[in-house]
Amino acid sequence: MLKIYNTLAREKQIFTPIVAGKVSMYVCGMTVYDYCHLGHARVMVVFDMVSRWLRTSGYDVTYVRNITDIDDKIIKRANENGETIGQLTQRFIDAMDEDSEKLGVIRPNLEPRATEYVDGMIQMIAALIEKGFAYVASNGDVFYSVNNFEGYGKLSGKSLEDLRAGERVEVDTHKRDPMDFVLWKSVKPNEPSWDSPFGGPNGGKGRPGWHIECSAMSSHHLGERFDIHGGGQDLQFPHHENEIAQSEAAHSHDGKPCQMVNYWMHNGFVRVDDEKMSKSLGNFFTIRTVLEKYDAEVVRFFILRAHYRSPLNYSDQHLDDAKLALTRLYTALRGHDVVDTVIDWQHPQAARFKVAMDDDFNTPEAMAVLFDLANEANKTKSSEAAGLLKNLAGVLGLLQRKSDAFLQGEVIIELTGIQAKGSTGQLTSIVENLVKTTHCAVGALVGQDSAMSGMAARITKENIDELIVTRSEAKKAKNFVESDRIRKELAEAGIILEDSPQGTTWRRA
RNA sequence: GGCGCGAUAGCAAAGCGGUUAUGCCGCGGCCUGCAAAGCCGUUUAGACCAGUUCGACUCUGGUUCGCGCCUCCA
Repeated sequence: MLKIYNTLAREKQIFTPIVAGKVSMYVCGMTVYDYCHLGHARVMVVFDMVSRWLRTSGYDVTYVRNITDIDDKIIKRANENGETIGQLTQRFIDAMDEDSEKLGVIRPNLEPRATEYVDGMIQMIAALIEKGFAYVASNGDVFYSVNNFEGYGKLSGKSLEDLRAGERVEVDTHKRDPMDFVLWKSVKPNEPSWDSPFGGPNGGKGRPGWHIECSAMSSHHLGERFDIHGGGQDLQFPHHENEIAQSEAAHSHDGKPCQMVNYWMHNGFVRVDDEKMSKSLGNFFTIRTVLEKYDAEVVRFFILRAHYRSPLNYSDQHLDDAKLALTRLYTALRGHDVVDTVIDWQHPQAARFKVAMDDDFNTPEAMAVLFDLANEANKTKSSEAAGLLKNLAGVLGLLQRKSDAFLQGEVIIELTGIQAKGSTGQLTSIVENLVKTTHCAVGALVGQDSAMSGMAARITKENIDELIVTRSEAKKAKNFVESDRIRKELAEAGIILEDSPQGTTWRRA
């Protein structure tokens, strides 16, 4: 029986869907004006894991993750770049898709873009005005009147009184109450706008506020009421609080609000040096930067190794650690010809895995099961254990590559400490020397001008295989000096050899 | 200032009122020509102070420290 920590109730609750067998889930996605950072990666991976587990549990899941493609920052950035808003947002949507695919994230069923739902937003705002929850200010902005919504603050646990006491922004004089928030922004020069019936000095022309976007898109696709709404912890207030106020008021029937969401889920932050990773602090790492150095599956593993509600500290050391741990799992799979089969949930380890996942998606505990299975597979050479390991890991979107694809990977070694300056000819001789001493085939040069500070060489698998053969012959001849020399050279190039009765295998360090 | 979350071994990270978490690192052993991988064993825990209890890392209260939200933010 699945239990979910519901932010609304501040406790774990048994999950009961509105419609038996079906789950409707909405997650606040990205505002696309820049590359996604690791914080975004966490949202994508966490809710991907949630949707996978719901599906594994037999639910028919409709997963919606929106894209905010109109907002202050987008307009500003497009102007700075001298490109259209459409060009900018498409560019970063493409980048986001690339990143998420690498992280093994299955595309949500629907990825609505805000600009395609403006009509729905206008309708919703109109309904709010009509029902007395919103008003048109003298400047043409439309505001939500928080005083008129009784449950305001129920998600974030804040009272209007406390919020006003902590008010830190200068009060917009057009608002009736400092806590009122904008639903419709009256048009400004050089900004995109849509027609609306709200009137005011600009004849109603304007664009939607951020909060109304999610209310409109979620109800459009999932209805007035749906099962799960997710997002980062920082969206709890004001974004999700405002979504509730908007949706429940707009969908009220006979003056009674209609509960929008049954289960609110919030993932913890990614931190750097124990501080929240964010654009404003400037301490963020983009996904693509991290993927230059680390395998995407290592990043996914790193994210899922922590519980989704806990803070997750990012550092190279932690990524290195995750890489070693994942290497152990893939090593256990090596040599087993594993096929995808239906998981036998009666198996003790599978049952343990299920209990963990059903307990508010306890992926760290589920991972512990994977390591126990790895130990069993190593110990008993049992392909059954290896198969269960691979299939259970597959539920988390892990361990689906051939083990050698992970263990050997793309072999690029970086030769550091080389300060080379000179003509192309001189550089070529340096490279040739490197090839001679390291037995590497040079495939790429970093910094191909005459002043190089570094160089990357690529060892091909054929090179390694040849060296392994040479070494085996040396070993057979008991020439251990030669065989150890070869092994040492490869080790310096980042290739680790492993002898076994079946022969010698290799993997990257 | 208001509201909330957290503090577990060298690092990371879970469960659990009494019985091995797990991974990395360390140490000893097996295996190996030697390694690596693997296997076996093993050292390091529960911020602090009280209370409840036969028994607390686990429950309650307090203290200290850290973090987040209260403004855009995943």
